[in-house]
Amino acid sequence: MNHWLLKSEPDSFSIDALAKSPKQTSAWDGVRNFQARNMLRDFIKKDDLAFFYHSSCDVPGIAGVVKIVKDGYPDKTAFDAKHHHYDPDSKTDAPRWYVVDVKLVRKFKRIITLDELRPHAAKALKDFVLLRRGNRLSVMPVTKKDWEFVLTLE
DNA sequence: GCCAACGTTGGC
DNA sequence: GCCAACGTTGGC
Repeated sequence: MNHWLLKSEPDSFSIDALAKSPKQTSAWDGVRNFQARNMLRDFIKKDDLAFFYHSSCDVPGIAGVVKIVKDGYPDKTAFDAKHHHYDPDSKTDAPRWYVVDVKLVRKFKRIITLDELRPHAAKALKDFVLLRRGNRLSVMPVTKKDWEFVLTLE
């Protein structure tokens, strides 16, 4: 069982939006970066856990925990010419983009903010990809050690 | 296969 | 709205 961090802009999809989704479950769609795609397609597996991270917003930070409930499968939004995430290079017989399904496990009582995480970048969280300079990955692995440390901050 | 130009991300 | 960082594209 592995751990991950999934970024989302709360204006487009927040942890509250997930909480209101049917069965509190949703496809994690719209990822359009190959490195992140590879993780969705090949490495993230059912029953893995992930942090739900809010980016590009007033208070960037980790909002809660989700569980992967379905392995990677093709991102349908890439096939829809009217969709914001349409990609003509992704074909139904050769999909370019993938999603996993996630289910809400719990929303933290408060956001564990980026500001709170940063001071630990030198030591406790030195392997945390999120805190690496210039990091832009929207899907990233989290070590068990880092996962457990972050949970102590809540 | 190199690399400049361009677009996007994401914190501030 | 700015801009650093970095991924992708496309000409060569």
